[in-house]
Amino acid sequence: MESIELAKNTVVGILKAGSKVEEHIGEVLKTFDISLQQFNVLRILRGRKGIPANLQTVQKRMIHKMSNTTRLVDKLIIKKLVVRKTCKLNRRKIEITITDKGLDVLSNLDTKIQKTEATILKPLSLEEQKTLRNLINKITLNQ
Amino acid sequence: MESIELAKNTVVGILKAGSKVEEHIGEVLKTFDISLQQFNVLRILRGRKGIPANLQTVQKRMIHKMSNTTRLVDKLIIKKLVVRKTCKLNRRKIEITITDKGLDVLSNLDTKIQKTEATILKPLSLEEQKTLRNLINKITLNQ
DNA sequence: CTTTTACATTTGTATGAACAAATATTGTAG
DNA sequence: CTACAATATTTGTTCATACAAATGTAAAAG
Repeated sequence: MESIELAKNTVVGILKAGSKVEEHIGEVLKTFDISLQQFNVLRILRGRKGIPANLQTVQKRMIHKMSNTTRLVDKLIIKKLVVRKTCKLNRRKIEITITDKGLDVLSNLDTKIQKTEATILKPLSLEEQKTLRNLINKITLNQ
Repeated sequence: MESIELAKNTVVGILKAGSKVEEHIGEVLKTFDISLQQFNVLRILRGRKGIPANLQTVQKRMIHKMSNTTRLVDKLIIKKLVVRKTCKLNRRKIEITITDKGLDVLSNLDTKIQKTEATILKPLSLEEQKTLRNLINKITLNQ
């Protein structure tokens, strides 16, 4: 009986926390005119250190598994933050790479995002942050 | 240096967890043709035990602070899950109340949502759930 | 070598969200 | 009592998201 309430509160808490994080980070990104999802794609591409990624790869690693990675990438292309080429070996696939301009935008954002993250987590000690990260990983990483 | 990585991982973890919860619960709600936000409004209204709520009240308590509570409520009215009246004392305000049909839908959903919540939190012991809830509350409740 | 199946991405369409401006009502100052 | 500001909700518009179907390409079966 108690545990049902606990589960409910925990799950609602997760939703609220996610929403709060989206708000705070979104606010920073808005000044650069990119959305949270676009930001994530850019970070995924930067993580590949020059190796192009195809759409599937990006889609799998995205936080929000949404269907229209095509149109999301379209927006980034318009802003010249990424480039898209069709793969020579398999013309079904496309290869997406972050541009120098994209890397610039990310490095400009880095410290700002770090500050935002610090603000969000300010109420927690480092030990508590570790605990929180570990518990969250338990519920997200499996399956 | 380490702590920056920790903060980043924690914040990304929160986003992923939120996204996972939305997916799982959304899947259940889809069979009843209501969205997560609509579900939340219904639960807020049920919590008021018959006392009507005006739009502002609902908006403040919503998880995702989005601007169009009007149109969200419109959808619920079409489905006959809530009713809307203008407040007699202050005709700027409107009074929203959950209907019997709305309460029915919620009670049908209750056990299903509980199961989903249990599934999401299965990797955690009760103690861990309490810890998680407390840590999350620390970062959401303040400010 | 043609047909079928699987794969990777794109497009169409309907719905939802975000933001600003508009409407309607109430309260307040002179 | 009239003008102006404050409050509460609604509407318009633009953009983003979700889902399904369509397109284009490659691999496998016969």
